[in-house]
Amino acid sequence: MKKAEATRLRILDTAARLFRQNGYAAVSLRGIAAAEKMQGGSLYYHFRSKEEIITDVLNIGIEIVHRAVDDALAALPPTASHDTRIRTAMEAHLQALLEHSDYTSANVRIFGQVPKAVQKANLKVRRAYEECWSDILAAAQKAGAINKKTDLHIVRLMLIGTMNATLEWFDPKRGTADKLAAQFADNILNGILIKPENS
Amino acid sequence: MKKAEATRLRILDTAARLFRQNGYAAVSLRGIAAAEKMQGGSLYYHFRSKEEIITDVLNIGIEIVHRAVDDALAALPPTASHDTRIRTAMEAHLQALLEHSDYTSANVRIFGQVPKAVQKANLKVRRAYEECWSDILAAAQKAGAINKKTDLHIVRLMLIGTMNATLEWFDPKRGTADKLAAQFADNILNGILIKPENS
DNA sequence: GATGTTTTCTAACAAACGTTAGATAGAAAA
DNA sequence: TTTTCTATCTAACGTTTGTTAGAAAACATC
Repeated sequence: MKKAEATRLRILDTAARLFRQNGYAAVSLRGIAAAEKMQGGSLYYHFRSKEEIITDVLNIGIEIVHRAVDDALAALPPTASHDTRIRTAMEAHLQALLEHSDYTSANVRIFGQVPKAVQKANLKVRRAYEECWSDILAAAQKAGAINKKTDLHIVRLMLIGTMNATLEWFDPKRGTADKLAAQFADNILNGILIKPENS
Repeated sequence: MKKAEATRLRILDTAARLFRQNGYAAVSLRGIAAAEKMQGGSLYYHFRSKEEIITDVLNIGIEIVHRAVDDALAALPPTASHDTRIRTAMEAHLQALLEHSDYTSANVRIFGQVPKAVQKANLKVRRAYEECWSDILAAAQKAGAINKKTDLHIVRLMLIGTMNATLEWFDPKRGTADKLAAQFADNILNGILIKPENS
């Protein structure tokens, strides 16, 4: 790896972390640079603007989680049940979000607050990831694991939203992301109410 | 209502809306004032600081949703099932969040990004609302509607997190908050998978 | 070591920020 | 109408921001 590439990546790593922690507007270029023992103006050698930095952070954030989910699903046997596939995808998503990626966390936390042009630039990779989930759920519904009348659009938004919301309260001292994923999957897939036996 | 009270409220309404839309740091006092056809310095007659404004917005945000849930539950007959109580509370929460309260939305969106002192000032009312939900769920579990082994702490966080996540994608053109609440309640309470009949 | 290229520093700019104190205008009371 | 009180404007302050262009330093090549 060339020096410039390594430096660029360091800057992005730091930016992702700071954006995730403090939001977009509250993080200055001087702040990012200072965390890397550099001056703010130096960042312009590597990036054209603050917007380019945040655009990259947002895109990488989705790509990381998308790849994690794809890889986890690819590692399953072709005979895996739909229940297992959904659980596996959830676990991969939560792992990326909670334990591996400031980038993904930053995306979740601040997408709604970045300039419109930046949001627009992120939509393509975002839609691809959403499609990945839609495929998972559609296959389950087609196979009969999910009720035919269930609106998968809502389910997908709910699933992803629920997982992303863990960002605001997940505490590594209270368990690991994969344990949380298992609890989540149980709750979401099976529901939290006991089924009445006489209904 | 005195003039000062009315003006103060107008400023808060606008601040809640702008914070909700753009995050904390990106909203300036001059921006809030301009939206009310005033100058930035004028806000200091009514509030001591930007932090006082955001503290008020956050607190009101929780109080609104808490009151909505309390009122909705109080209107139920005492014989209402736990399923109904949970559904009612969810509907009230989503109504407040999605249709009535920029304050609640602002809280959800930016709590994680405000200064630590501001977060700390919001914790009391926040905890009271969380307690409200814990009570709802504990009653359901005690009555046997929720499995005894289910970790209610996680369920509560998941429920509230899921509802709050709707902020990022709810679209009034695709349905009302109460319809969404019904779909949500079905999905969360009953799960999204069809139960295998021979398990 | 000299030269060329890459990378960072630096000073500066215009704009924006939260905040303050006094001036001014508007409203209420006498 | 005059006086008092309330509410907003205004100019200013020190600080911060994203950005630019040229200088300087670091690195690579011959």
